[in-house]
Amino acid sequence: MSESHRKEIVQRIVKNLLDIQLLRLIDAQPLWGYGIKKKVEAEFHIKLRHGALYPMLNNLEKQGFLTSRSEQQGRRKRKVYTVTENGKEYLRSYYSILREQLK
Amino acid sequence: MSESHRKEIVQRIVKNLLDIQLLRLIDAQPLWGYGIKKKVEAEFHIKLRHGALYPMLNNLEKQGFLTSRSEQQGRRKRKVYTVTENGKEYLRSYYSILREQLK
DNA sequence: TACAATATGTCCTTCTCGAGACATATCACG
DNA sequence: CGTGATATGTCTCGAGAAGGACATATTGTA
Repeated sequence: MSESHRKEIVQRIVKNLLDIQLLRLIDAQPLWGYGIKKKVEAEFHIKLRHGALYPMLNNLEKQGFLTSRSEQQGRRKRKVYTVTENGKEYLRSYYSILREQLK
Repeated sequence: MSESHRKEIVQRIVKNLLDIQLLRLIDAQPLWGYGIKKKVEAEFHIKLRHGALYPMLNNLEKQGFLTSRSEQQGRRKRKVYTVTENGKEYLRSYYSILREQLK
């Protein structure tokens, strides 16, 4: 019962605050789009459409929260993202709000 | 700069997790619709449409997260809401997820 | 050699949700 | 007596989002 609540709330948070969850994941470890997709699906048990993910990553870069570098693996290329100082500040704001919610 | 981040994130959380914020407020102190509206607008500095609030309160009652009693003040009546045990469990799930996000 | 997985991107159509309007009643105050 | 605040509800229309398709290329495997 309370477990179904958990799943529902997690899904709502990931859906509505997806950009923040992406920042959190990339902050823990630089990642590329496809890797993020697999990680989110495994950790949160939700389907993440790549048609939603890639535009969002590009957008986070445009906003200055992420930077990317192209990583070559043979002929295949990955766009590996890292969180910028600006993105880290955004995350700090998020965490500070969560702490307030817990008071 | 980080302050504008704060406001933006708070607004997103209140908008997308409004039902949970309502439960939090009512859990702290039984309240009626109009009182909630005023409180949310004062605390979060956002406009809360009553056209969105009242259906959501009725819905939370249908879901079993709130109960209401009619309070008479002269001829004027207030529908005062209280959080049920089920609603408190929902809140506990929410807080537990927040704690995990902070790890 | 064909299929599934890796990898990244855009685009269109449907459909849901929200903003604002419509509705009604009491009360306080100038 | 009229206006603004208190108080609670419904409903409709349009914008923006979501889902899925379209697009392309490499790599591993059965």
